[in-house]
Amino acid sequence: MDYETVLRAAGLRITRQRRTILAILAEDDDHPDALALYRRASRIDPSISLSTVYRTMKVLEEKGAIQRHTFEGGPARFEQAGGRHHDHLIDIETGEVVEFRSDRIERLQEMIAEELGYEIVSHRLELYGRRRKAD
Amino acid sequence: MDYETVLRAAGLRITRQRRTILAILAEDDDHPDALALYRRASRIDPSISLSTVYRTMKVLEEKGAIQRHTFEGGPARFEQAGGRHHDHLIDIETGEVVEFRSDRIERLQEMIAEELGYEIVSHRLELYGRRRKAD
DNA sequence: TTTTGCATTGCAAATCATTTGCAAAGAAGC
DNA sequence: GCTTCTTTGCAAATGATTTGCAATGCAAAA
Ligand SMILES: [Mn+2]
Ligand SMILES: [Mn+2]
Ligand SMILES: [Zn+2]
Ligand SMILES: [Zn+2]
Repeated sequence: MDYETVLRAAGLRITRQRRTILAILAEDDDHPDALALYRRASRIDPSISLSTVYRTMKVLEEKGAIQRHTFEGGPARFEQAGGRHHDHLIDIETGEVVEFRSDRIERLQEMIAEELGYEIVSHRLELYGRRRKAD
Repeated sequence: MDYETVLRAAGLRITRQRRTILAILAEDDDHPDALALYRRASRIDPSISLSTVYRTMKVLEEKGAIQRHTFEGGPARFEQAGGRHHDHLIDIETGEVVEFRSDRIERLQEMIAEELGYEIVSHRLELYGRRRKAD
């Protein structure tokens, strides 16, 4: 876990519950919401609270260690940061999240912002779809 | 207002408050949230309630007459549907929303979904940025 | 190690945007 | 105008997330 380094560097303390949550984020490579994270963490440390999950997500987000996504409808979902940038396709039937990236789209976004006189600080591209029948 | 036709066709009743809200949506061409809409409506009809604004937005959304956007941070914002599809650039300083469209991006999205074995049902592309200094 | 100080936790209560139950008021069709 | 079904305003409920607070626990210092 390199997360601990991030925490220490930020002057944050490494607690049992943070270690637990961070381990889960590092191992599982999906996009769990706070409740899912809480349930997984509870299996390891039954004394952990949902508040702590939320607080940890908030602090990690501020430190840039995780990313928060708010897909349509549902609650916020999280994933560890640090990988290279990507966007998401959400399966509207299952809620599953598929990652993808397109340098061409990224470039086009820049061009558009530029033309409009803006400098992009962040962006969000989400595709919502259903699996194509392959019969 | 062609909204009334939409309402009637859906078997909905045309009330004073709906007429008021619809007129505002038709005239103003920005992306107000429920509270802003409520305030504007109140000026015309002081007896209108925030609940009614929310209920009207919900019903109009279901009928496809308006679109709901949930930009990062803030509450849902609305705009009349019917224009051609476009995406949004949000000025993170002012909250102002600039519309844009890119056929090239739209096409790329389709290709990506196709490659991943998905059929796009909807999508969301939002650029968050700040105005470029032009000095 | 122990001590000490400040951060973090669990819990319950608060918040915020949005929805909903309900009784009263209002459309629409007759 | 009468009847029926819808819509409204209000207050209370919701759901996700945050926060106050007293208790607990890190971690740096002694
Ligand atoms: Mn991801
Ligand atoms: Mn728009
Ligand atoms: Zn991207
Ligand atoms: Zn688009």
